[in-house]
Amino acid sequence: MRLLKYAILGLINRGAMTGYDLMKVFNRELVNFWYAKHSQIYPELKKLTEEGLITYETVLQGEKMEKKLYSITEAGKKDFLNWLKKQNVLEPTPKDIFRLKAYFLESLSKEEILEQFEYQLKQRQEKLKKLETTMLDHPFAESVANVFSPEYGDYIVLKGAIMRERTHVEWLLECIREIESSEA
Amino acid sequence: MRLLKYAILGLINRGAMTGYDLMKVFNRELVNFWYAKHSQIYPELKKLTEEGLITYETVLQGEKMEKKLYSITEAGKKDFLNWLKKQNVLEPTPKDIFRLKAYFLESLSKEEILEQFEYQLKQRQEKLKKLETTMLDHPFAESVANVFSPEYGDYIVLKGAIMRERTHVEWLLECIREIESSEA
DNA sequence: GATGCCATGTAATAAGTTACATGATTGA
DNA sequence: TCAATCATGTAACTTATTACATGGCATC
Repeated sequence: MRLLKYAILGLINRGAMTGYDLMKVFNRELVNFWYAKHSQIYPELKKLTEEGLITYETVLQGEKMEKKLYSITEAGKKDFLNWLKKQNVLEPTPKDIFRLKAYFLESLSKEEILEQFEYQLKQRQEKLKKLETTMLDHPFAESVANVFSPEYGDYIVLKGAIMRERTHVEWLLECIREIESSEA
Repeated sequence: MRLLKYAILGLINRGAMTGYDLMKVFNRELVNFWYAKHSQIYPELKKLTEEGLITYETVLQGEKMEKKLYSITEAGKKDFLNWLKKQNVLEPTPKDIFRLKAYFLESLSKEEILEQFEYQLKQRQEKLKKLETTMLDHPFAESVANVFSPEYGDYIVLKGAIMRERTHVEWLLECIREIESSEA
């Protein structure tokens, strides 16, 4: 499926970037639905260059340090848009370690089960708080109206992440309530 | 992390199974949080046997067909329970192709965006319906009370899957409403 | 001069998918 | 007898992670 390819093409399509820039965007802005380590990004950039979908110019940062600033080519743009328009069937539901553990919870004692759920809840609540802070920090309020700006994409995926996380917290709270009120 | 290892150990811990049985359970019951192809399961079973965490006895099915019925060993049980009790830090949010596309939606026309969202919505609604049917078909109502039965694990992960899917549908509907009411 | 970030790469390994390969059993 | 399902495996490949490896820049 070459999904990293399209994630990279999509980002470079928004504007020229270096591999390091891509890494930062993946692991800061896109982290709620995509990410990649630099060790995966650099080889992919090399491959995309060989395929003629992107090009780079070498730019000097300071005295000596060279960086490669990548831009998308016409071929790359075409390939990306083609992928973007294509309708995909649903991916399989992603794997989830905590749900896997929850499935096996009959092997644990009431205390152990609650420890697992409380710890998960704490982490999920922290994550939700961060997402909500991000939403408040962004100047989305004005741009929400304009669906056809890049900010609208940023906005809806963030909104989706918050809704998802809230539901996750709600689920954990319901489970905890049920487990706590059960007889050991 | 050897997660497939623990998924397999957990299932065999519930009762003796063949590789084929595991495949069916993964891709029917557990599919909302774990899955594996037979080409991954069989080598893992071999490895776990070599590690002494499971054993098998060969059973005849019909006249000639042999199948391997795997059971967990004491070492396997210990290893599994150890993993189950361990507290994990949150995994990174799973990758999501549709959200990736949604992030880039500014490159599409209003019609193309709506096509993507409507198709996604249709599929998500179908999935939700299936999950809700599964919930109704299960005789959970009586066993919910007993938190320490295997059925309780089945129940909460299914409940979680339904909540997650409902939120997903809700998000898609909100996005569609917003996009539709925008000026092209 | 030390720390943190910028910047780019490769190698080894692990995890997962697709395709290849074979054959038995069950029920219509 | 045909189709679906049961049953088990391997090979090639793709995707992703961890570790190895190097060096510049900016600021305190």
